[in-house]
Amino acid sequence: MPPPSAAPRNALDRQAWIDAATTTLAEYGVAGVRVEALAKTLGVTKGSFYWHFRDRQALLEAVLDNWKQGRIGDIVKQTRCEPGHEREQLDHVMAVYSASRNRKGIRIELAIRDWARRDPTAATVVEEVDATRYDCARTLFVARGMSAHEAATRSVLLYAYVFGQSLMDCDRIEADMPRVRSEIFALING
Amino acid sequence: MPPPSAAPRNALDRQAWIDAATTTLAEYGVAGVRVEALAKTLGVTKGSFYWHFRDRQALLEAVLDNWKQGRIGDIVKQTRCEPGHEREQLDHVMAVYSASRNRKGIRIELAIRDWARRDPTAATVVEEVDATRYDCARTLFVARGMSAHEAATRSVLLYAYVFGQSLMDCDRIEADMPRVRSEIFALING
DNA sequence: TGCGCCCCGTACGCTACCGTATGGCCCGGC
DNA sequence: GCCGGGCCATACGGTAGCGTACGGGGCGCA
Repeated sequence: MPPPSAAPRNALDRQAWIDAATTTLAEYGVAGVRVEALAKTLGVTKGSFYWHFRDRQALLEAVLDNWKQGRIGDIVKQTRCEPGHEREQLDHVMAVYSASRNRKGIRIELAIRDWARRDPTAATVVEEVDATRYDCARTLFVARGMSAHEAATRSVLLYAYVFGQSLMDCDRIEADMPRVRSEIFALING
Repeated sequence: MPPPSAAPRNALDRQAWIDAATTTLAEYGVAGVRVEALAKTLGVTKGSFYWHFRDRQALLEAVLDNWKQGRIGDIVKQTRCEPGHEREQLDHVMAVYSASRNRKGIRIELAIRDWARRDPTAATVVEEVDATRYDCARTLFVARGMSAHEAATRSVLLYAYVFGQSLMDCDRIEADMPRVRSEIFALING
C-alpha cells in the first residue's frame, strides 16, 4: 500500500510519459514528440495523456525540467573527486560525454539544444545546465593550480569540443580516432 | 534578353524557392520547411511550387545540394593562402565560423546537422563537407611543418570546437569571451 | 451492494499539411 | 490574330495531429 494519499501510481505513470517523450525527443526531435504517437507506443490512448497533463506543452516542460535536474545532478557527481585526482577526473568527464558510449544521452542533448534555438524556455534551461557544468570544470582546473583565466579558457574549450565532436561523425573522416582523441584530451588538459 | 533557350527565369524562381527554404530551415528546422508556408512568404500559392518541384522531398534535396556546393566552394577558398601565412589563415577560418558573425550560416549548419541525424541523405552530404574541411585544415597544419598525426589531431579539435561553441551561448556563461576565444585559438593553433 | 473517484477509451470538431486536377493568364512565334 | 507553352491560382480529397466532451470500468469503502 502506497503512503496515505499523495500520488503514487499517478506520479509513476506521469514519469512513464516523460520517459517515453524523452526517448522520442532523442530520436525525432521536439517536433516528433506527438501526443497520439506517444500514446500508441505506451499502449494507451490520448484520454490517458490529457488526464496526466494539461496539454502537450505541459509535457514538454516536464521533459525539460526532468532533463535539467538529471544533468545538474550528474555533473556535480562526475566532478567530485579526491584532491590530486582532478586531471583524471577531467579525462573521465570528457570520456563520459564522448559520443562513443552514452549515445542516447548525446542524442537527447543535441535534440534539446536544437529545441533551445527556437524556444526561450528551453534556452534558459540549457544555459543553466551549461553554467553549472562550466563552474564544475573550472573548479577542477583551478584545483590543479591554474589561474582563473586559464581555467575558464580550458573549460570553454572542453565543452565546446565535447559537444562539437558529437555533432560530427569523426570516425568517418579520421581512421585513428582513439589516438586523436587521447591527444586532444592532452591538449585540453594541458 | 537571356541566352537562346535554357531556363533563365525558370532557374531563377527555382533558386528563389531554394533560398526561401534555406532561410526557413535555419529558423525552424527541416520540419518547419512546409510547402504552403513557403508559398505564403513568397507571395504565391502551391501551384507554383509543384510546377518547379516534384514534391517537398525534391526541394529538400535541392536545398541540401545547394548547401553542399556552397560550403565546399567556401572552404577551399578560405584555406587557400600564400606560403608562410598558414597560421593566420587558420585563425581566420576559426573567426569566420565563430558564432559572433555569420549567424545565419551557423544556424543553417546546425539545422542541417540536426536533420542529418535522422536522414541518411543529409548525413552523407554533411560527411562530405566535413571531409573536405578536414582535408583543408590538415593541409594547412602540415604546411606549417607539423606531422600528419598532429595535423589530424588539431584539425579535429578545431572543427569540434567551432561547432560546439556554436551550440552553446558562451557569452552568457563567460563574461570575457574575446580573451577566452583568442587563448583557445592559440591552444588549437599550437 | 451501492457510491464515488481515479484512470482511460471513444467520438467529435478543428486546423494544418501534402499532393493532384484543372483552368486561366500572359507572352512570344507564326 | 491565334496558338501553344511556361507559370501560377483555385478547388478538392485525404491524412495527421491537438484538444474537448463524455462515458465507462475497476476499486476502495461504507
